[in-house]
Amino acid sequence: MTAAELVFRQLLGAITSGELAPDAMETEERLAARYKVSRTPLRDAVRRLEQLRLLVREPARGLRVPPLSMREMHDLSATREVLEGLLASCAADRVARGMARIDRLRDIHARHLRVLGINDPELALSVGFDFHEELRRLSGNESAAACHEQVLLGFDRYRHLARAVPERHDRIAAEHTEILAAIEAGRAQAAEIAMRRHIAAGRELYVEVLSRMISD
Amino acid sequence: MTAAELVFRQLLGAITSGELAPDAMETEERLAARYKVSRTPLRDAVRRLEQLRLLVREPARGLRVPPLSMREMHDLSATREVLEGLLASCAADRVARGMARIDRLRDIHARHLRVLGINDPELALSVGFDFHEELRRLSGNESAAACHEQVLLGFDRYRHLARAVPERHDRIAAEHTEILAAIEAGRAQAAEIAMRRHIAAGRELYVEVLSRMISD
DNA sequence: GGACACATGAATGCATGTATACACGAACGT
DNA sequence: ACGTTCGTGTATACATGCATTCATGTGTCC
Repeated sequence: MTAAELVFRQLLGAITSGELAPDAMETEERLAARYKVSRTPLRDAVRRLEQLRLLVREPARGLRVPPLSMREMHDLSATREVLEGLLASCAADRVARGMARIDRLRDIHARHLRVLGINDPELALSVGFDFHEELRRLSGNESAAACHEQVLLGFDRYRHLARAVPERHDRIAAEHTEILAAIEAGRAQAAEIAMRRHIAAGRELYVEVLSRMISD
Repeated sequence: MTAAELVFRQLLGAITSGELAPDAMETEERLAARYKVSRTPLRDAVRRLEQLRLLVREPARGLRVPPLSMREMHDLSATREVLEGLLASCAADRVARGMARIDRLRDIHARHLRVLGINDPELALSVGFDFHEELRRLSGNESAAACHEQVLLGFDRYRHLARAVPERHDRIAAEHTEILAAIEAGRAQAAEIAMRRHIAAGRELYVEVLSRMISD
């Protein structure tokens, strides 16, 4: 692990968790000192975070984390919706052609269903996320996968909103079941539609929770 | 313009044009010498190109441009299709709500139609591209726009294929007319569908031309 | 009193020396 | 002769000093 990669992940965590507060002004130098690396690897990490718009630069002022916004969440979710629809469609195609094995996706989903029984919302959310990440690999579409990864990194800042609606866990799993079935059957279009519905349904909840938290 | 940004664009051009040949091995140091910058800004540019998968690194060996492939072109085009569908849909929405002005898109398209008359294929392609870039701005969806920009940068390597089918220019413009009309009317779904058809139709041609050029 | 120009300090872009890590080949041992 | 290990060279990750750029505040001129 390089120092640049390490500090990237640390910063990502700090931003996602809110530990690095929105609108607090930082400089590369202070961040380098805080994370005990020189400015070179830190700059590298900051550049990547700027690409993801998790940090924005005010020329000659410094860096800041932009505040959460309904608008950004909506845009990220809409982008995620079309990209994951494509991932699901590609995955169904590849499975149908015998170009990819679906075992891991099945395993993850089975674990998801088991976890529902033990009432551990945090774990359920985490396994639910694994489902989407495995689907990204399964799609075999590197271009879509790269975009999807970036969008999800941005979306992570809003993920904690899901904790506000624990009663949704059963529905999430049910929607995953439907997506998995379509992929197993090689029905690309059905998989795409089911996935888009799934993401859109999640967005509705997020909008509701978020609207109670911010003005925007 | 920073040195890093400048060398990024130069490298991008060299890769896109084929001047930097696929599979030729380079090192950061040689590239820095060639472009007359120090290793620091060059590294910065190389990092960005790696993110775009326009350069791949062989550990401790160097950097190389991956060869064109049917698979990559297909993946890029499929990703482009869903993203631009979303951009068109967002743009139609924003125009309908009076949140964005469509004038520039109209102007670009009018110029496109005029250019068809003077038989300059290169210029027609270029103005056709402007249409897609203006649409990106018009969408107001920063997340989708960022993904789209990345995908198009990757797709640039395949763009010269369009020169092989000059007779398509009229059809491109006709499809743009349809997309523009849907956006002007605020019909988001119609705009999305028209755009997806447009991208998919282009892909068919690219597949045909490319299949005659590479084994893959 | 307002606007513009310049001085100043901070932030970061850039250059370069050094440390580290890895591939490859050679040489030795089995 | 083949496999393993160690030497060597190369590629790049990192640290740090210097150059450049820009925001801000002050003073002067109109």
